Amino acid sequence: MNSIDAPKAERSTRQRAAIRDAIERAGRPLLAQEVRELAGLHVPRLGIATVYRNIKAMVEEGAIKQVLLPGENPRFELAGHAHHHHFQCYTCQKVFDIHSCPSDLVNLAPKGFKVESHDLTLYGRCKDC
Amino acid sequence: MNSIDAPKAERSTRQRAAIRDAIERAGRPLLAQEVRELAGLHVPRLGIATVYRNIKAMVEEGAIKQVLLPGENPRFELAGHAHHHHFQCYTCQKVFDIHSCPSDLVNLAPKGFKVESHDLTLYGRCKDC
DNA sequence: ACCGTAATGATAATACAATATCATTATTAA
DNA sequence: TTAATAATGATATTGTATTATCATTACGGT
Repeated sequence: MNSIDAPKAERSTRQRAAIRDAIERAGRPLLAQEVRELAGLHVPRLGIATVYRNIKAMVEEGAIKQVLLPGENPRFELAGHAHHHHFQCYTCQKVFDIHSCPSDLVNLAPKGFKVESHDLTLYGRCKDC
Repeated sequence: MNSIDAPKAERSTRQRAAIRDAIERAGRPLLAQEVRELAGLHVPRLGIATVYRNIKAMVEEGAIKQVLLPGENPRFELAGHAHHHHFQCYTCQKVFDIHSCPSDLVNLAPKGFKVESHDLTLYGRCKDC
């Protein structure tokens, strides 16, 4: 049969690969600006619009997911990680994954409140600071 | 003696009183817009600039403090409350105080990371939703 | 009640992350 | 290799929360 609708393209570019690699290698959630800095090491002249475009596409296709911390711009990390939390360093501002999780949180809310999920952020000094 | 420097003014206005009362009576952290809506019930024509001005002044003088939740604009609540956390309702988006706190958080971080503080947000359905 | 001026209200300006535009580049099917 | 066009890069524009401006209002000491 002939094509019903456009084959949808989806080309692979150096930029997209560099962006994905940067997020993957970092192993921690990155700001859009950090993505540009890291991916830009492999693709000079990488534009911030390209970073946002690819981040958005990768979120929509489920490859990465957004990480929101209080008062911070969105960060992005590979999807597929199990439920976890984050640690932010007071000194370098970097965010790291914490793979453990307190268990008794459902009981913290007053009666009448039904707890369905939670977000936890730890703050302090990271291993390198 | 004559005055060394200006007496610094600091007049009390209906607006400032209404803003403070709104935050106090709400008993939960309010967005600037919520402050305007609630205080505006007692002071028609209350301008948003006045709300921001007073909120800023009250934060600086330590009367209220900022509450930041992930991906949300700042909210404000009376200062002086002990360490606590927050609950946000998925339905009405309102934020409520949670006065208990998990205790073993310091041990969640990997070795080499020094935990100094934390933020916890619970999500779910509030008593009224 | 009057006056000096702090505070307000309406709105313009700012800050800044994120998106849109569009000429140019580069991927991919042929 | 070439042609069609998706993707990029530089930059303009947008969206939105917050702040600045300034004429007007209204506290508060006299």
